[in-house]
Amino acid sequence: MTSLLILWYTPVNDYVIVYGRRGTIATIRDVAERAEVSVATVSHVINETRPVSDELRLRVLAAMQALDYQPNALARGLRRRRTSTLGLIIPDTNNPYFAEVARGIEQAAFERDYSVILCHSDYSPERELQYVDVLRAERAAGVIWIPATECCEAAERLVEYGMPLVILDRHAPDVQCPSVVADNFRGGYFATQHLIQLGHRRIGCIARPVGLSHSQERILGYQAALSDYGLPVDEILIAKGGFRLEDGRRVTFQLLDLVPPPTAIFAYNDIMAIGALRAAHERGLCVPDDFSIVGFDDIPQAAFTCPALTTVSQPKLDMGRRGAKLLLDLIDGTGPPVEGDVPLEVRLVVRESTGQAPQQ
Amino acid sequence: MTSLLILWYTPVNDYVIVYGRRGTIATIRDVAERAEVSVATVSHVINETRPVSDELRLRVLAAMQALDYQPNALARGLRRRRTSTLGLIIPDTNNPYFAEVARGIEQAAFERDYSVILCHSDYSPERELQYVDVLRAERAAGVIWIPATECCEAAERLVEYGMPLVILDRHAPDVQCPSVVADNFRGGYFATQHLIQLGHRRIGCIARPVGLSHSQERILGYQAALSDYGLPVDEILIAKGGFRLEDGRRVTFQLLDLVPPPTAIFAYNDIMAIGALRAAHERGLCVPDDFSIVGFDDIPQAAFTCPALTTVSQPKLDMGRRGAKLLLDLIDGTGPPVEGDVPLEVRLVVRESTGQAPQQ
DNA sequence: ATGAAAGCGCTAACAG
DNA sequence: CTGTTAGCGCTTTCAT
Repeated sequence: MTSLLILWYTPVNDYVIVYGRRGTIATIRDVAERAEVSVATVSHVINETRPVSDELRLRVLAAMQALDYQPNALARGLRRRRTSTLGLIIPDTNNPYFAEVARGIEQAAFERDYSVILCHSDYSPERELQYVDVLRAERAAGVIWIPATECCEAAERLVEYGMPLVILDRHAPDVQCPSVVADNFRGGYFATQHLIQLGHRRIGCIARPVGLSHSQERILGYQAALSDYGLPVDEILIAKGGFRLEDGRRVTFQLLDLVPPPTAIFAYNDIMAIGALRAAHERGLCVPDDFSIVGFDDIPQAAFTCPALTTVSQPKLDMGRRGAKLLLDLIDGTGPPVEGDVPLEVRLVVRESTGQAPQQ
Repeated sequence: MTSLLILWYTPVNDYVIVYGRRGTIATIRDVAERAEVSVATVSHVINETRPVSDELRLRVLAAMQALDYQPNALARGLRRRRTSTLGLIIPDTNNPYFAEVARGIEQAAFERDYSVILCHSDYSPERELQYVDVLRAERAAGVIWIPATECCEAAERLVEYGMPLVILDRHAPDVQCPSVVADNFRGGYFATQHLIQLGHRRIGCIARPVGLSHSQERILGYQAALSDYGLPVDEILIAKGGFRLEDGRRVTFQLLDLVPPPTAIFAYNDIMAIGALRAAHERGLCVPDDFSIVGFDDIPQAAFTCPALTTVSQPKLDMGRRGAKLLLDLIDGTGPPVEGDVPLEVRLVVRESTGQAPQQ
């Protein structure tokens, strides 16, 4: 039952809107005149691009202050033929996973005085292409792309145009550019290893219906762990999940109906894990005592739903930061780090059962 | 227990990075030469700003196509003295509430060919001010600001600079600009009314520790509903919550310890509601049969945690869209709508108990 | 209906 | 150490 209720508010008519009246900012010439120097000097003071005597510098600084001067980034970009703008093409910041990545990107960009243009691809390749044009028009210095589908056309175009590009979160082997991803293979491996070490011998797995590199690698890790510990890799234990909680629940029932049923499940992401959790509860299984579940991604929903749920945590914020830094290095010509690359760690988060979880 | 595990990946050294080599885009002059027309004609074809004969238009269009021409937004902005860029100052897209608002903003902006610069204030007034300067430098056409604290300095500066500004989600009565917010008062009112109609007579309330307008209004709505239905407004039933789940849980215990205890709770947001839910469960209360809880915001965590949790839902996406549209109207001089404003609805979402919730 | 040309505000030679 | 000046790519008068 959903009853429609309430309403809105905008007290806009109470004001005299003065927008645009005063919108003019002092130019470099204004500053130069006030400081009684040439515009070149002002420019060089701002950019520290050639020595300026203390006297003049002080005059310039004072004038800038007095006029509340703010350099015009457009003029600067036009002249310099490069901007301090990054494009971020992301499926949807509404997804908490991407939201955290985006945050990391914006953080790192801000630290290096870059601003980021937010482009929601909305999981649409077409939209991605539209945004490629936008970013080209804005002369973005580089682009960070989080693929939404298997389609890499946007990235290919970017590379074709010679725009610095870094791919995040997923592989796109066909695109000639660096990518930053966590080691999903080992994530899957260690998740499974964890279950094995808990004593489980028959471990089910919820895979993604269509394979994007990162989720497939998780499954490969799962299989590798089984092999390494001498357990059979039984295809029947690998269920094709979906994208919604309900899919996870559904396929978990399928797995539990097997004879013999698995005693544990590794899910390719946390949504599936939560679905599995529900299914297990409905079957009267006590998690994690009777039945163990390990998820992947460590999204807040998982922690909320089951504080004791074990999951593989990706350093999403850090991934974003790394991606942005790598991109900025590429732009600056500092080039990608050839070695000494610090690991992008993936953690297995085994939360203690507090006994306070609502599902107890 | 948390064991550190895995690692990173960047196949960057496999490629010859060609970035920046080819980065040149055709200019309007290139197009003009190829089409054998003047640059003025090209410009007018692009902007449809004066009639151009079909013949020339076709030639221009063909040349643009052939050269893969993309107008330089910087040059255009410089010349036109205005950009198609919006600034979005937001506390943190990592918060699912803000993420959805951001998404709405970006959507509406995209539809009107504006791009948005993402600025995380990180709940810091100082950071907000830094971003004001960035946006001024970028000559953003306007700014949408979601306040992070009670501090309105950033907004005041923006208004002072004459930059079009719209405030979202909260009131800032001192700032002379329009704002778009849901009617939090009535949200609180109807939430409480709902509980009263369920038969509750002693209804507790979890309020925000420091008052931002929106949460305070929710509480006022709660009090008004009690009054209207002839119930006493007892200050002792209003507990000061916090920002974390645990705070909600803690103060719920306080409320439950009252004699007599309330039989229901209205929480100023969903996080507090979830905390209350946990506390209730720990006390052995069956929600919603023994004890009813209504939250506010309708964040995904709430739905995950308790599919049957009742909450007041704000149209976050729509709020973002409205805010962006309002801002764009202001920028275009279309002005704010004087009347006929369509309500920004807030819904009371009463979810059916499915019997499948993990906490059952 | 079309073109020539003057800047927008800034940076970076170049000249002193 | 400082100033003059020629553009960056585009829009927009002002002529034709």
